[in-house]
Amino acid sequence: MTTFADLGLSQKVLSAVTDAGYTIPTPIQAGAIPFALERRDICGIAQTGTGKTASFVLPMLSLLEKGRARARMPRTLILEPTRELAAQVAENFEKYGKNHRLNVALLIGGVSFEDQDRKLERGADVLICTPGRLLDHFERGKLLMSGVEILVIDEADRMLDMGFIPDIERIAKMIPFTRQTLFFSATMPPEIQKLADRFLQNPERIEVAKPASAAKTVTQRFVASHSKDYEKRAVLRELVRAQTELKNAIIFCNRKKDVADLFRSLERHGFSVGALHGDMDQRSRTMMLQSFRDGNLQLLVASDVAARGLDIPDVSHVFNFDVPIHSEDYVHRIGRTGRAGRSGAAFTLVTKRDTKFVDAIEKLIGEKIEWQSGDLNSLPPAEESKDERPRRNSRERGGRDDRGEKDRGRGRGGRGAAGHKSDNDVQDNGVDVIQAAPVKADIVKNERKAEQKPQNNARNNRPYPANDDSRDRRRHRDHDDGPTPVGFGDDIPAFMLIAGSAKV
DNA sequence: AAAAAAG
Repeated sequence: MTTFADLGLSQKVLSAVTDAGYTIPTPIQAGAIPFALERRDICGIAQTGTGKTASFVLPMLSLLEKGRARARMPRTLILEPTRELAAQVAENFEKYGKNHRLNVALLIGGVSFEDQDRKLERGADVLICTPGRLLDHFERGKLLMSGVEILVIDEADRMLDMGFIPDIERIAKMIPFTRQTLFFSATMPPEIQKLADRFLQNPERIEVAKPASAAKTVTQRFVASHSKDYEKRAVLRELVRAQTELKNAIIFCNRKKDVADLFRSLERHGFSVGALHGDMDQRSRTMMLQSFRDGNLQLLVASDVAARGLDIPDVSHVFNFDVPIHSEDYVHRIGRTGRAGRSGAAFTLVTKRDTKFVDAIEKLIGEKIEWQSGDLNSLPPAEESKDERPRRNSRERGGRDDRGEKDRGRGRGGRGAAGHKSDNDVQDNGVDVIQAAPVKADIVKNERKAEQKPQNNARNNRPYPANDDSRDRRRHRDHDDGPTPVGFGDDIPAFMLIAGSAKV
């Protein structure tokens, strides 16, 4: 059997790999590393959770042992589609490069330039970047690309799609054509392959699993739901509560606004939940992800910013609140669970509107996905009226209806109140809800920050813009959240929220 | 039809 020692890696790298507890490479690692060490171009395709990152990090470390970086002239460059992924790759360099003295610089947006400038000035052996910030540094003249020997494009299918391709082409043009180029991706559709071939020279193609095949250890189910958001939220809550082995879960939405809405709803229902999407400030993104990794948050509502590559070792469940429009994203999303041979479960809420996306997903993964309890046809008719429960008058609702459109929600999270205090369907769930962590991050959209009135921080720091409390949501509040307790308005003391969610 | 990536 092939071991890491057979692949031609340097002693320093091998000893770090051994210290990390690995002896047997994954197929993508065994396939790619020898060619990478020969300075061949590589097109590596493997499903998520199979060790793609190490298959370029390890050979790069070996190759970098010869030579030294000069100021502002990085020797290698790695491009990543999200900041979190870039940070994760940087951690890999720390881990496997502990016997080296290499300068690794992480160039991502949303954080200050100063540290990054210093590292560039010192001479970076490895530059790990998101495209925008790299170009920003370049335009400021902080960077010379003429010394780059290795270019890695990770999540290549993502990096070569419509939004990213102009940046990638610009960057690739700045780098000498004598470079070595490594492509890694979980999926590689033909039109992307065609683009990729423009960047690669006589690449060695290493494909270790059928592209787009979901990890075998993941149990996949569809769950029929009516289309309205509040109906979907109710279905989701029931689904989450019904899971007996739910350790933690990522819940994907297609839109950032829906991430914010669903987060808010789940939080109000007493779940231990965080949120992650690209309009949150970087500090909050980092904190949310860290809390989820640490187990301080049980649920993470996320956009597709979290769909790819994020390595959270023990995610037990993935829920798709929305069916992903691009079927490849389905594969990426459910790839967050069942990693490294563990078992996992992936549930996808499906409404009538989603049927064609569902078909595309089944076609892509080449199998039929079972319905959890009856398909769309067996769904009971939609609830007729939203007015079965008595509506509260505006004073009980904190007088919100008296506020004009402009005023509404300004500086207010619109979080209503702790609906679960009187809501019988909130905590009778048998789910081991981890206590909501005291994560209070600055999560409001940056551009909205200025217009925030400083209020108490429990409300100011939310993953949604303060003024997105739409009429539509408010209309359905009774369905979603039950009666709002009277008396506090929006000013529920934090300890009460905690007390509410502690009861199981 | 959406997210991500610069500020």
